[in-house]
Amino acid sequence: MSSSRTKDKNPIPSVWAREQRRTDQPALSRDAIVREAIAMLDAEGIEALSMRKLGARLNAGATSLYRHVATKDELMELAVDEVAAEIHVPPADSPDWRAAVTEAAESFRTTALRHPWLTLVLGQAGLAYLGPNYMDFSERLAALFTAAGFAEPSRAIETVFSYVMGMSNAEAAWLTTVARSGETEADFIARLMPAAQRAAADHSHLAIPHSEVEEATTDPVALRDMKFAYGLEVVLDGLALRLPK
Amino acid sequence: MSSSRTKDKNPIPSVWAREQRRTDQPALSRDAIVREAIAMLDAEGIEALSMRKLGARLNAGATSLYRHVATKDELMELAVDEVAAEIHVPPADSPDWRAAVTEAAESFRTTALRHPWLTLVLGQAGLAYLGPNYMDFSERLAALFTAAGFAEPSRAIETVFSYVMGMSNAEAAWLTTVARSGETEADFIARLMPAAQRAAADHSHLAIPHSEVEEATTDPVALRDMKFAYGLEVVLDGLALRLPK
DNA sequence: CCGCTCTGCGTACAGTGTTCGCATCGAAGG
DNA sequence: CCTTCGATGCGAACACTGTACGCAGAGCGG
Repeated sequence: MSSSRTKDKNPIPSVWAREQRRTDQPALSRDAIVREAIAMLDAEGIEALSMRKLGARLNAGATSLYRHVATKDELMELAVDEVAAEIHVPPADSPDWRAAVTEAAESFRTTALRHPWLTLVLGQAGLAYLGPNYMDFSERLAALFTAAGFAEPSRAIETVFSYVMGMSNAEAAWLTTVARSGETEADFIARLMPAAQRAAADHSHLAIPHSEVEEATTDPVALRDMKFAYGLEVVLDGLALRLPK
Repeated sequence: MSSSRTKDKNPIPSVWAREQRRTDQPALSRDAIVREAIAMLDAEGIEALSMRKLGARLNAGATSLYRHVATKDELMELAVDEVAAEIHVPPADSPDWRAAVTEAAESFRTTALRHPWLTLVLGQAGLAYLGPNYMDFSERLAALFTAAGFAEPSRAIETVFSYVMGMSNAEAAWLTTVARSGETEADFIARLMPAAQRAAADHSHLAIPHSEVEEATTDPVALRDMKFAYGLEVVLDGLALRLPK
């Protein structure tokens, strides 16, 4: 690729031989770093991101990044908050609260699957220090659930989004292993099916119904969508019982 | 500390100076390695576990471990499966299915909080290759839900345990950051409360009710227990609606 | 023109997972 | 009893990682 600004090993160091600062290449900045980090995380996975590789992608040295970001962990927190902006929560005055919550839940799932490292970082960070976008997200959810009439909106939110996070986390992990295999999801499933059947043979209650096998190998995406929707409906039904009527 | 078998730097290497193999110290074995790894993970957290430190704990060199374990990832999978044996699932013929499922869910949560790295590894591994204990756990759950009368037990299980995993994951992350602070959970909360209040000032719907502040600073464990139980009841209510009566 | 702050980066350090080849062992076979 | 052999432990080494430090230059206010 193109060389960094001054890395050419010129035998005679000279002012004249020095490269000009390439201003067309945008300057190193916190935002640019975070954006590129997200791109790398999405493309190559969480354990492929290193400060050196990230620096190289930005035509910069690894240690230059530390002028804009205190530590790699901080960079991850910034990436999480940046991505949190993608989650869409309908306004609080939506006529149908169930539809609105469903929309928010599906939006969360979509972003979590688009950035499969999201739930991992959220699990590690401990959510002690939350960024502005994440706070906005929480605030909108609180408004939505309050408007829906819940006496203790935080309880309801925790319930729904524990389910959503648990499901998204499992799906993201699954999609990551599928991606690592280099196969289509359907092919991957088809290849693993014999082993799964053999394993299930010793555990009578784990038999997989034929209909599910069929759908898993033809349209696995639709199957996952449906599973997620099913569980979400269950949770919302349980919550609806607690709504004062 | 005590020296490893042959590490004494004897200037004159001699057969006679060689230490005897200490047979009272149990030999290096796969099980011993996994056990010690779990102890380390529990005590010092997931990022504190390195092959070298683990070897040192076992009075062995780091590379000796590779005779019994192919890779660090495999070691983690073994640790996960070992820990999965601690989860208790009531027998399928339990009279009250809700009580039985509640017991299983609470048992999962307890082990996930006893080993706060569990959910992290589960999220990374992708659950492609499951160990025997984890299979047993799944099998028992399937039996329980089938006996309860669910037409599609796997759907119901996925719903409940997505919630349980999401909640446990968040709690484990929280407890990890609390532990890192070196304070009591109550002290930690009390110290962070002003900042939280200030942050909530800009987000009107995020206000924390006084009763909750009070309980969080006096008995945070009970508060977490109750939150978990609340969400679980919600999910079970939603599932009960789908049970043929 | 001086000085000062800001930014980039080369070097270096401590630590990581893992490979390789050598030393040593207990047991099996002649 | 001596020899051979497979299993086991391990020191050295390799390719990485995150990050601290100090120097070099750029741009700017005085």
